Amino acid sequence: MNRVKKKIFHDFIAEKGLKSTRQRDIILEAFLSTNRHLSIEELYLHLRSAHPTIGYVTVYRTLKLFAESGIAREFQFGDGQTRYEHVAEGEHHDHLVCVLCGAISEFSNAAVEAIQDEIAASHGFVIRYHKMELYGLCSACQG
Amino acid sequence: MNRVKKKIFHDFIAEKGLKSTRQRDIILEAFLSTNRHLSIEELYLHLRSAHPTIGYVTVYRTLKLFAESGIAREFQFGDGQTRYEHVAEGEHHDHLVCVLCGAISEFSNAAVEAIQDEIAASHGFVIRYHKMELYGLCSACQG
DNA sequence: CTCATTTTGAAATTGAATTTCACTTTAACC
DNA sequence: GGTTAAAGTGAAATTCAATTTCAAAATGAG
Repeated sequence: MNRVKKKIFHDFIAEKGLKSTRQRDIILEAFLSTNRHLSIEELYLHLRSAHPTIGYVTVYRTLKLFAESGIAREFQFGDGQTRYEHVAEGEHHDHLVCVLCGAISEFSNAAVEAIQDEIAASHGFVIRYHKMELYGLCSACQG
Repeated sequence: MNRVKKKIFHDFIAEKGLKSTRQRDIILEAFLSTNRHLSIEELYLHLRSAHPTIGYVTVYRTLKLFAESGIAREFQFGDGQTRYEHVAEGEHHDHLVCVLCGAISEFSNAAVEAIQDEIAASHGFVIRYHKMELYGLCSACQG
């Protein structure tokens, strides 16, 4: 699926008349092969050891491009940093966030999807998307 | 219920050895009688006409106190500002957010509450609280 | 290879939240 | 009612992440 995302991004770049650069390829590779839910800062620091010439701003702009191209999604959990996660075509999931260690895991649940439509209908809303986040203690942080 | 919240806040103030001030009373009154989901900035601007001497910082600090006392809750929708909403004892609700006009309305749904426990259990999480947000077009913004 | 266009990275700017600090107010005590 | 220690206030300064600016560098179409 990483191959698919790379293709999607390269097609996006081409279609927009943008240029393919060394930095973008490096950042894309790192983004796809690392932990999901990274902040700009985290990805920047992660890259820095192997690629000290890549600047924070380039990481920032490239992540924005990933989001625009559809292979990534911006996310805010309450910690003040914007995080980016991989997006697979047509797939939706929600999040469990540990309030102690900050670990983020994912789940998807058909009932949640069904309920959102019901609720939306009863309020006259047309839903575009939803977020559901469960905050609590992950198994490692209990005790 | 506003009477109840005022009492809760005054008890909180007393218990903490804090002082009751004119500004806090004004801000509390305004907070409880205005629209829910206000940002610091919005409440500050709202107050300014009638009370030009109350500063932004005091509104900021007082809202924090409201949250600490349990009568308000901090919230982030994706617009970059922290918002505060009234909290009623033991009550939980979730949000519908219009992506066009920014209107925020509330709903509560028993099935959502039930599902969260199920999901948490299957992931070994102990849930503290959850957020569910439905983003879309409110009835006024459709068409 | 040339050249217009895009990209890059450092530095500057923005915008909101938060802290600092000198001055003012509150309330407990006499 | 006056005194005084503690808390509160507001303007200004600071922080912190996100975003913009700009001059220099890289890309790729012809």
